Amino acid sequence: MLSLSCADPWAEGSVGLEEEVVTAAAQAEERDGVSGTDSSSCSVSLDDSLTSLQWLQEFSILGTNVPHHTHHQHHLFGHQQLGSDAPASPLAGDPASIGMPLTPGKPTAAAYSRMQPLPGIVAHGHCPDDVDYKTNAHIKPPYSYATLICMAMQASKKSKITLSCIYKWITDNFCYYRHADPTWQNSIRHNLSLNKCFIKVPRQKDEPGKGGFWKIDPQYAERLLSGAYKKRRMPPVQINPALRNRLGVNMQPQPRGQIGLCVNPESQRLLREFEEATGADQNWDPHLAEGTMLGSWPVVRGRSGLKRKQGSRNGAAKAPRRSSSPLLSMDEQKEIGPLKGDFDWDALLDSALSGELTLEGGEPLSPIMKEEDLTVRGTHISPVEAPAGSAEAERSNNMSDFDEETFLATAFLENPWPEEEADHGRSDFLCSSTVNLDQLFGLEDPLGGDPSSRMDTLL
DNA sequence: TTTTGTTTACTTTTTG
DNA sequence: CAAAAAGTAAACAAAA
Repeated sequence: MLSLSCADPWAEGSVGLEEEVVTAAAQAEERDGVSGTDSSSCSVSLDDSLTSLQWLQEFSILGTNVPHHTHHQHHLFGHQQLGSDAPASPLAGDPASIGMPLTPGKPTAAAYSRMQPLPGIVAHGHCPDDVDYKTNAHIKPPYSYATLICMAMQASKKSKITLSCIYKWITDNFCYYRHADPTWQNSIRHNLSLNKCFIKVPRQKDEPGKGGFWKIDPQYAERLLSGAYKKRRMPPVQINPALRNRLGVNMQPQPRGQIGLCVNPESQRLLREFEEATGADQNWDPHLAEGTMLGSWPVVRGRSGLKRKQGSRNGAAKAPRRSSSPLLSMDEQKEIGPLKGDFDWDALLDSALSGELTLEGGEPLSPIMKEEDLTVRGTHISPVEAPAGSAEAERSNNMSDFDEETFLATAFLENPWPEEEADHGRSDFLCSSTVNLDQLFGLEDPLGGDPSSRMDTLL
């Protein structure tokens, strides 16, 4: 488990929230025009299913049972480098684009450590926890759709966000979804509609564009703050089925349990270990791999007769759908414009750990560390950094459950889509709400209390 | 036609 | 084990 001894990332996040206005993703935003204010604060019942904000609380609470990828969060974070003008192509460094080997099955947190060395599985081969979801197209981010939506909303720093912006944010920040079957978008829409935490803000009549805006229902924000919601599970780690397929360039259909990976012996050994540890092969359907070859995305989704009902848990059950073509073409990506910068997450983490993280006023988060530092950092960020008995140590304790979502949440508050700031007004995300996201995520202590105590409250 | 939004039904996974 | 939460699939409609 990785203990963060950072000096309250939450506080940092709150800063600059108002600084910039992040305009929404180019594409959508443009037509949205961000009309101002909306605020149809409709009220909704607080306890229907799908209304739980536990997912939201995941932002502030770290699931201990989740693969410790705190580290990778930093990468995600870095995605939006402050003050960087150089757009980092989301596809740049996209392993999927260059046919990185994949490992079938569902890696578990426990298995991460072993599979880590497998290229493409764990980004940059740092530590097991070191999964850079921004560039790792193979592993499904452990965030629920609701969480993703919320992240996008937060990142936008606006009170409302369009569906297309949500899509864009997700694809920009999670490589997995760039290559995944687009049906995840359906799930996003479904979530927006069904989850009462999200409120639809109709577009004004004179406002051009398609669709409306979405925002978080302040009621839930409040509830979240009050600690009414408990931490929710994290979804299991999933490997991008589409990318996984690429692994088997020469893959022949093989008996179950045998994976025709074209990887070096060492990797194969690790894979075996992984499988042993996870039973991943049970989920590996060689046939699904056939449709995807390196460099070509399967267009067929095997709908017709092939459509499998989810279910049959045995054997091939839950074989992930193969993905279709990439969500966005290169051109589209370019057009939309990725979140900028190649922010150094590791550096950020380091800074956080050393308590020097400063996000205020768009100031550089922290000194950028050199690449060579990353490896070491990726491997372990030990609690050692937090002196026992010290305030730091205590905070560290509180953060022991701090998961990536938490980090992400805070991260977004700081570096949201900088490229769009110029175009739009100031951030007004949730401004109309009774509780803003700062509060929502404990970035701003409503009670003026100490950040760590805040954490306690949430936890 | 495409995108967006709603709804229903069902499966999967976690929690109590 | 049952309930709840989350994910998946799909039908359908409305708007751009």
